[in-house]
Amino acid sequence: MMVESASETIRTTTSNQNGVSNLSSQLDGGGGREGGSNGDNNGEISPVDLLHLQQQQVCVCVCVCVCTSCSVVCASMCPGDLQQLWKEVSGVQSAEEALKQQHTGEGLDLSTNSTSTSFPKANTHSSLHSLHNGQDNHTPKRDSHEEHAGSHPLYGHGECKWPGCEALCDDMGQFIKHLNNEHALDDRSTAQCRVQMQVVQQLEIQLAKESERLQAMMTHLHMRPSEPKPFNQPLNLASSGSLLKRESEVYPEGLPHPPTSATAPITPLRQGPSVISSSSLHSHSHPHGVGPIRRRIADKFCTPIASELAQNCEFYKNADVRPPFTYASLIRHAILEAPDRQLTLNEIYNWFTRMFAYFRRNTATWKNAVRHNLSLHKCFVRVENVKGAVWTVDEVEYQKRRPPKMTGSPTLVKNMISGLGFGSLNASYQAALAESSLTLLNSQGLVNPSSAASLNMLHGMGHDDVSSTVEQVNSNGSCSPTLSPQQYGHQVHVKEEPTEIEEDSRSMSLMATVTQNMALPSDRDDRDLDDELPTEELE
DNA sequence: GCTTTTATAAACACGG
DNA sequence: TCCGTGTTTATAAAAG
Repeated sequence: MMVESASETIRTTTSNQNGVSNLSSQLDGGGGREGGSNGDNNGEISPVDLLHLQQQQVCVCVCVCVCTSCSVVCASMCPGDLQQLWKEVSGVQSAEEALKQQHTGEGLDLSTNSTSTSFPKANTHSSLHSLHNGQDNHTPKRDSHEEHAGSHPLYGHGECKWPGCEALCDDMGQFIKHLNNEHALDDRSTAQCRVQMQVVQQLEIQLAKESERLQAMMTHLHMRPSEPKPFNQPLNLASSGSLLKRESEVYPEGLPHPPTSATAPITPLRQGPSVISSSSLHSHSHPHGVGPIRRRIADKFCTPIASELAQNCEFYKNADVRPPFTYASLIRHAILEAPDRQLTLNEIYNWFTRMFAYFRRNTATWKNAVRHNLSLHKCFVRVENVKGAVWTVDEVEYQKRRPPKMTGSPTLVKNMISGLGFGSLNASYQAALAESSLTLLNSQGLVNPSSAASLNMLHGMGHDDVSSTVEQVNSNGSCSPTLSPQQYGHQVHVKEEPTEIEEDSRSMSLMATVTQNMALPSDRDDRDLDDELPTEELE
């Protein structure tokens, strides 16, 4: 077993910090959601995350003006408006930050906004006091149970819940200290708070409008409301369809729900009418409801995990929802999302807990599953590092792992086409859809532009696609992979296996061929790789 | 009914 | 000894 040179691999432990820098430097690229991982972000990316949250949640064209003197709700807000909103918010950054950003040419142009963005502190002092003064004065956002437990609405799972912060705090005392230090009453916090207020306001408005729309639709179609479902029953939104409980009654805004009962994990809505089947409603095998949902639907139906996570990032972060992906898919995504496309086991753990509230419990179970998957699947390659071992993804093996199931199934393809827009709906909207007649609602075409990634599904690809959609995530600033996974092919594979000639001669475009040739030296494996990579990699 | 895939659990080895 | 990491085996379930 050879050990790779340290210079090539000794960079994994700083991946999170890299993410922060990426976020900071890509404000113009639509923001991101991956940077503030482990509390080293000093809150600088919080507004970005807020902005992205808004971008996700107001994509149905609801606009709230957050200028200095008003909060008028308008119609038809586009991402550009949100960018402007962000500019206004960021206009209260310190002069040092502004100078830094201007100097690097990557930040916002504050010169045109700095004079018009001084938020009236007096109007927000009272609310901000409640935010930064700790647990005595905080605004109650959680249930009384947590309140009585001495928790803080901005503190949970050992991390700061300030939008975009996620700083890790061991205990409440440390959190309070962090809160007072990093989120004190200043312009930035004021702006963040104000943005958050707008987010809530927008969502309330959006909910009202969508509820009205739904009511009108159902009235028009003479449909009955969804049948209720016992709340503590394991819920799989992907498959329960009209049998879902109307959770909107419990969480009216469709926002990331507070953690459900440990016995009632839910899986968010997945794409495609064909996915819905009563047979999969009770797919949980574990008596406690946290057992496996066999065949993660996103895998089965080729949903791009990257786009799904990109769109529902906040939802998964906050809701105790089991992600509808296999462990292998999640691990792969975590690794490919890393700047170096390699992660240590612990970093993979961190990614899971950071991205999914669901994985903040039952740690022994899922961590064991992660390790098991890493060892079991040949697509995960352990690479020795001077500091230990990192895990990479052998994309070829991953693609081999599952033959395409889309080809030769015209009905399924047709259904996938008709359901293209589904995956692009934001989490809140998906939740709303799940509670009603999702098929009908989705036919309304309420999709956001990022749903273009879903077009991948049309090309007969048989996998949940990460490598093709990682770039999409990149555009959001959440990660910055620049290497093809195959570029790690030259690294020493601890787990060796016999090379197989892929019988499946899937089509591959010239671009992919070029990419692969660039990534790997020519040998037999390369030819195999060229033959094996499906077209999904090219979209 | 068989095979494959996946999830879960558990045992074990190894090294720090 | 404990813990983290990594491997392996067994079992069950779902789906093709």
